Amino acid sequence: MTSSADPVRPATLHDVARASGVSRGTVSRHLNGERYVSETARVAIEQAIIDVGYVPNTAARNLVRRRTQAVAFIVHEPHALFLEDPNIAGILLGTNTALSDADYQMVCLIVDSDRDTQRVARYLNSGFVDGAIVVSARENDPVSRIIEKLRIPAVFVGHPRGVDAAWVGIDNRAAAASVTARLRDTGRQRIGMIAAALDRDSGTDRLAGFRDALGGSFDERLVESVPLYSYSDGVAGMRALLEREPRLDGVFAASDAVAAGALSVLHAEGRTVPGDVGLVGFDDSSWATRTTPQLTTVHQPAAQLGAGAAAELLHQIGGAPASTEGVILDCPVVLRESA
Amino acid sequence: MTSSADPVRPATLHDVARASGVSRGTVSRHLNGERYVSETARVAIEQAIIDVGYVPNTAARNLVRRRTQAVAFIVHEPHALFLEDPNIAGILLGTNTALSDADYQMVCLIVDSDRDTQRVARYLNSGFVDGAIVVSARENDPVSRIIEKLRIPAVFVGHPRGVDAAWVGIDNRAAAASVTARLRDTGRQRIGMIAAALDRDSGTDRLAGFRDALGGSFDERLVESVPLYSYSDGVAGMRALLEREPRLDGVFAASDAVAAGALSVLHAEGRTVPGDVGLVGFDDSSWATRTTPQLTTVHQPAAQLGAGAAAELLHQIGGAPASTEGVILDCPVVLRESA
DNA sequence: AAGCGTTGTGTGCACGTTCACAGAATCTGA
DNA sequence: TCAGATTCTGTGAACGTGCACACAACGCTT
Repeated sequence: MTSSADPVRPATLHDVARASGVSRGTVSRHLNGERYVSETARVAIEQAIIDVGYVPNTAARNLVRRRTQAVAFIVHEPHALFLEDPNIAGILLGTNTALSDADYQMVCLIVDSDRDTQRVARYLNSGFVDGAIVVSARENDPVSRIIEKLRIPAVFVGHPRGVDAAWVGIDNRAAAASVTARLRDTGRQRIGMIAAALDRDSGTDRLAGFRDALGGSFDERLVESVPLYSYSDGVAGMRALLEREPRLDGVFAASDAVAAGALSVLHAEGRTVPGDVGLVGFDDSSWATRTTPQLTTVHQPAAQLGAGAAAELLHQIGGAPASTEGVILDCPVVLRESA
Repeated sequence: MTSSADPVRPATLHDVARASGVSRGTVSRHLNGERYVSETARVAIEQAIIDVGYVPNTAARNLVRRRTQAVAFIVHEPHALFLEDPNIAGILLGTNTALSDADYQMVCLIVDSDRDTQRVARYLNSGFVDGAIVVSARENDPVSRIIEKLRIPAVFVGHPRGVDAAWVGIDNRAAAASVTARLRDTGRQRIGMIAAALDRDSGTDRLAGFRDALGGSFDERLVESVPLYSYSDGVAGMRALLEREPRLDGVFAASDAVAAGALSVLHAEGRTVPGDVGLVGFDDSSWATRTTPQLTTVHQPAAQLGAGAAAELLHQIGGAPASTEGVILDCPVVLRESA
């Protein structure tokens, strides 16, 4: 029963006050859940709000509160990879859920060019958001530097070296070592790796873990590096690796997508998995259960990473100091068929 | 060279005016690119902006302008599917790119429960956004009704029946008929369909197109309906279909993910594709080129859908009336190996 | 009956911007 | 030299909310 109020001008606090016979201040107190509002006033206000169809004006509230209840979700990733990487979607989802529960909005910013970087910088200190969650930053990332300079509340997913900020991540190095150990422990002799994304901490850490696990028997020739965590780069990497060392009997792919690409090459070359070659991946994304055989991999808790980052960010926004120690989540090895 | 201004209070228009020796109004005019600002004033202002480190306050601007330069991107989808559906990611990306170019922000709202619906309703008329893009609405969707009631600028991706609003989509029916025709034209005799998402216009339209293509030889028994456009539903659907009609020699899967699931069942049952069974999908997502054999499918221009919706929405925000005719984009059949 | 705490209420100001308006300065043509 | 157009500038009002403050009403103790 929306009343016949002026349809062009939305109802304000004033209108509610008039309709309920109390003052602006009292209505405002009621809305913000403060004490000191009488029972009679309360019911009158609630009815008036319905009658005039009142909705608080976010801009006005933001202006006086210096808070927007919104958070930027910044993805620094080529557009194409954003589509392919199930981790990012999982992180986004976890963040969104956690923010929704706290009644916060999420503003998505995808950064893929210098122009985008400028935009991000502008929006970060225009007061449009209270803080930022940054996914897949690189070392020496311009976005990271902007955030450091602005001293805006921020949490990184992953731990870019040289950035002094709060972060939530996994121990890529230890996990990579664990999953590589699976290959070694099942008797593989010539174990190679398709490393990817070495411009990111996750990429270099996974390579380091691989090296850790093999120790003395590590052979640099058996590492092939590709740019992205993608299926097609997995294909290319596997081809290069096989050419260099045909007697390969174990492969650690830096991601499940890479592993899936590698698997298709192995099959095409007539090698059986896990018979001739043991193959392990990383992420435990939907790739892992779609391949035949299914992939032994590292489970990465994408949604929890997103949720954890959101929680930490809300702490910071609430006034807590940014703890630069970082939160590390578990990522156990999942044994399936491929190794 | 950020000056030693009070670090706790951001610089305002006032500070710029003082530093440059002109008035607020002149600075404001300069910022908004209006005429009537002298050259001397211009350079003084520009220098002052740098000196005091001025950034416009979005909330204050929004308040007086009654515009936020932000748009809601509403996805009505279970969280799990958001992860799996590459179309949504593509649409999101297209929208984001188009909005960025127009200097608009994108606020993501994922709707998965009644509570979420409430939130969406609140944010849509709190003035937090100037308009909305709605993806994958159902018939009789509460979100759709909210938007209709609020009369906020909005564009739907896809064309939910009974919703009278602007939309951008594809002709699911015609495309489904085309791709089904491929099965028929290559000599398949017993063609079944794994239909999915019949609570959505895209789902029912694809089924209708399938029926169109088969005409008199359409057999209701050969249609198996599953809830989601997902891999696992494809598995279930294919199993059911094979049980009911083992002599099947052609299958139209309502999406590539469904087709991939179906393919795995066919392989497990010892059927060759396209030898024993012809298989076609829908979407031309990354699934289509990851399977062996690669899928013959319908190319769906996800990014263009998102970009088109954004463009139409910006028109509406600019004052143009919402054209309820709808924009239909091309989606050609892509021939690969599976049929 | 006076003093005091608690609860409830109204008012004015501030937040930082845009916009309308009035007025100053400059330029044009007779 | 004066009228009128043109360019430029400053000022005061909004926009709709939260918050600090003053103050009214009431119960309780002394």
